[in-house]
Amino acid sequence: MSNSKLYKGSLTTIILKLLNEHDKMYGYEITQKVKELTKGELKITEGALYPALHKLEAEGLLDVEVAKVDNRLRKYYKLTETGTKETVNKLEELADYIKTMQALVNPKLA
Amino acid sequence: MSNSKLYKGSLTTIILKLLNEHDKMYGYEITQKVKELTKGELKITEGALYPALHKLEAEGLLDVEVAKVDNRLRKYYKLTETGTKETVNKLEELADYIKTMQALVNPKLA
DNA sequence: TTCTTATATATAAGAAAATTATGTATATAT
DNA sequence: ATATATACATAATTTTCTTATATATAAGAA
Repeated sequence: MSNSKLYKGSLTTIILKLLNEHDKMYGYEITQKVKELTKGELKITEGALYPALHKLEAEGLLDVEVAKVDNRLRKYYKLTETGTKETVNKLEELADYIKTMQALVNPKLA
Repeated sequence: MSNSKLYKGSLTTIILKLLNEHDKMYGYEITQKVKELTKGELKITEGALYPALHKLEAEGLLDVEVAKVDNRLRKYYKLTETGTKETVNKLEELADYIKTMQALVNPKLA
C-alpha cells in the first residue's frame, strides 16, 4: 500500500468512496484509479484489496456482478443501500480523524 | 483507542510528536495528554501504549529514565537524536497521508 | 474503615488488517 | 518468444491493536 503505516485501516474508506463516485467498479480498476488519483503515491495491493472486497460483500455493503470482457473475468462491485449509508459514516470518521490528529500535531492552532 | 479504525498505525506518530513538544513524559502522562488535547475523542489504552513505548525504546528512538514519585514508579521517556529525526519523518508522512486521502475523497479539489 | 477511583506499569491471548509470496489465466506489446 | 498488463484469488506471516488480567500505591467518598 505505502511505506507509511498510517494507511492501515483506510482501505475500506477508499473503496467505499470510489464506489460512491463511480457507481460500479471492478477490483483491478480500483487499483488503477487509486494510483491515478494519488499520482502513484498509493498502490493498493491485491492481497489487501480482494479480501477487503469480499468482506464488504459479506457484510452486505457491496453487491457483485460478474462479467466477461475480452474473454477475461471481471467482478463489478457496487454499493448497496447499506453501503451508501456506511460511506457517509466512513467519510465523517475520516474528517474526524484528520481533525483529531491535527489537534495533536498542531496544538497551537487548536 | 477509538471506534474508528483509521487510528491504526498512528500511535507511534502521536507518541513521537508529544515527546518532541514536551521533552520528557511518562506513559500515564501521555494517555492523559492525548485525552486532554483531543477533548476525550481519543483514548490511548495501556495495552497499546506500553508495548509501543518498549518497541520505540528497543529501536533506539527513545531513552528511558526511571523515577520514584510519591512512592510510585514512573518511567520517563525522551527522544534520542535518532528519535528526533524520525519524528520529522513521521510528521511528513502524516501530512502526506492527509493530502493523499483528500485527493481520493475530494478529487474535485485536486 | 472500607470501597472506589485515580495513578502507574506490564503482559498475554486474540482479532483485524495488512504484507509478502504464490498461483492461475488471458491479452498485448516488444 | 518473452515480458508486461490485465484480472482474480488465497495462504502464511507480520504488525498493530483490543480486551483481559495482574500488581501496587494514593486519595477521596461513604
